[in-house]
Amino acid sequence: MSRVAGRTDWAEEEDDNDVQLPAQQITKNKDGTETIITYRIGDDGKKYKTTRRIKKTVIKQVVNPRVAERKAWAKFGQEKGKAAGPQTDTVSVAENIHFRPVANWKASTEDKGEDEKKQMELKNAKIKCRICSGDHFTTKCPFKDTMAPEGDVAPADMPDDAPGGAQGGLGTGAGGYVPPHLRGRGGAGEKMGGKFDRDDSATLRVTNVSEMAEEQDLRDMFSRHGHVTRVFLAKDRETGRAKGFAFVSYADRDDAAKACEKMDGFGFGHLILRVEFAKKA
DNA sequence: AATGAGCGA
Repeated sequence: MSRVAGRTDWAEEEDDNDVQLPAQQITKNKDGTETIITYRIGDDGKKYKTTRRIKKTVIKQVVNPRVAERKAWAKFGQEKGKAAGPQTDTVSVAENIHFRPVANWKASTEDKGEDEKKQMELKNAKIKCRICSGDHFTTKCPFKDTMAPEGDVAPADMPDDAPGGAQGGLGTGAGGYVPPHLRGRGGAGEKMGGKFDRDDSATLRVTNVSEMAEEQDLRDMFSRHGHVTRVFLAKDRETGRAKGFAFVSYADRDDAAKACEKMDGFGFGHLILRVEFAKKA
């Protein structure tokens, strides 16, 4: 009794009763895996040795490039002139929250950026303006209002007695211009009220999409619930910056309904997706 | 908060 009374370290006493166990051993294997050997005493009082072989996955922390860029800014406003980093008197730093990052989240954007650039260059190399020979479409030419395509004579300037089709000008080609009302399926009258006649009955509108997400990311996520026929990620035409919403179409409306239920509230990147059926069928 | 294109070469 008195022997115990003076003691404060009860945990140590507990240890004294235990059989001494060998320390955990970790061995690194050539193939990148690790073997971990641990020892424990089971409920039955027997000594157990556990051998586990694990593969470590490196999770690269993803920082939004725009956020990273802001971090390099010089301080301004009331914090102007202060040293870099958070000031403890004005800023409290929250713990780093890892928010359910998805498996296929793009860890690096650099390499794919170059890929895309090359694709664009290839595409652009093929097009040649018929007016100024620039690398844009004729309709995009800055001179399209003031100049006619090379080798053509503007109709207004064409004399009435000009030989028809001699220069292969506008309106003389067999497969030339097709008026809007004759385009598309058979050219019947406008039945659909909307501008676009796509079928949106199995289309979901996805909002609160991280601006770092790409169409392929969405396709990957939504494909597990059915056959995705189309993914449209809204972007600004000039800047290419994602607008934060997208449309995902399924071949089957039932799949769309299931996906809608499953994916609404799904954590993607650092945001929670909102998914509902698209309006304007 | 937010409902999408470009047609060609």
